[in-house]
Amino acid sequence: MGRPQTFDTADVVRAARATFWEHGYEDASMPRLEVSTGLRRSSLYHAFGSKRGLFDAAVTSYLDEVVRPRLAALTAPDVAPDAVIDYFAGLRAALASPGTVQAESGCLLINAAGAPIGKDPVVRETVAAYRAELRTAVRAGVVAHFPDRSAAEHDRVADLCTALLVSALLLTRVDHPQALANLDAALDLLA
Amino acid sequence: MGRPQTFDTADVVRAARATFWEHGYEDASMPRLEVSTGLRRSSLYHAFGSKRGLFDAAVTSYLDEVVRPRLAALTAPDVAPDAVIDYFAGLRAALASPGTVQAESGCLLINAAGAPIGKDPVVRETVAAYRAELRTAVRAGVVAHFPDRSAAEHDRVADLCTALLVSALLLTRVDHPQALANLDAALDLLA
DNA sequence: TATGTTGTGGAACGATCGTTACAGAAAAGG
DNA sequence: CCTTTTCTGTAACGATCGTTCCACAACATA
Repeated sequence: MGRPQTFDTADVVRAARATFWEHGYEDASMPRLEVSTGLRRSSLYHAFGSKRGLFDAAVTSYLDEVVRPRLAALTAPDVAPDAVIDYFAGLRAALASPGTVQAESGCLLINAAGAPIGKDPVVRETVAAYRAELRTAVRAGVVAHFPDRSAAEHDRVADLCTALLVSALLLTRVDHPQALANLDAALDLLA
Repeated sequence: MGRPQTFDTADVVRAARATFWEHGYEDASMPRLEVSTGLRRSSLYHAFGSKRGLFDAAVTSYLDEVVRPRLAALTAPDVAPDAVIDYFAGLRAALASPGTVQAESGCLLINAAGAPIGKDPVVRETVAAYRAELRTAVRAGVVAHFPDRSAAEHDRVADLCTALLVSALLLTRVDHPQALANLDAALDLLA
């Protein structure tokens, strides 16, 4: 069997995820990743093949452990009438709490969209699929919240809320109050 | 007086602007900037002090020659009723025309927001001010387009259109059809 | 023409990037 | 025990980054 790993893979990916989240792919240097994960290059390369491999693992971890748990109530078979409200209110609270990665850096994938790494075809597709996943979940919440409205109206509100969401996540870094204002605008749309 | 410059500064800044626009600040290396501008490092450093100085000049050029001319009809003292429509339709046409920098890379400043350079305080403030400028212009257009609506409604529609705009510019790189769809959604709001 | 000043070309700088090579450590199986 | 396999630590790799230095070219002025 050979020598066993001295670290928990999920923990290391989470640590790397935080570093990519905070600094972006380009500025998350290997020395930085060594410090944040507590591993040496040799171990990281042995386990993930490359910096990019580690990033891909971080993205998967981000979707599974950050994005989808928060969307859970909107992607379940039965969606509560106020699940969308809870989603936007919960995200707002997360973005408003100082010191957290979310509040400081917004969204790992939205940030990647405009960065150099966003030119990579795989990353491109990942971000596009991520946005589509957000919009599907939001629409399900909108349907549950406005059951009497038409499908066209559901689409319209879902599109607007998703755009406000994307804008909020992008603006988190550069204009924090405005990011919160965008989430408030989404909550107004749902009132 | 010494030896005169052999190049037109505005032309060089425009060339550098296109490079920063396409590749982002981080991946716009000095060799690349030398090729795109047709100048050697020594001339670039002599004229702009640093890569960052050239970037700042490119940003100023971007605002003055790309952003504000397109916003002109919305920032004038008298705003035509359909000026907002024209703005979003014109931007949609620009993003839809293949081969252009706009269509390939969206917006220089929006892209900078999520990239590592977006952590710089000055860039942060520049992007925030840029978004505010967009929102002010859009609101003026909304007021002219819906003169009978309330101020609160003006704010609401302006906020939504601005978010759709920001989202569209961000998504241009990663999901081009969706970027156009966001601009269409803004046009629907104004119909 | 001689001098002073400014712009350009070319080469090199030190620093840092992501990646790799290799020896030793820690387990399982013979 | 010894061998095999897997993981880790150290050190280095070549490449590229942004920046600087310096000699020379091109102008204005005296």
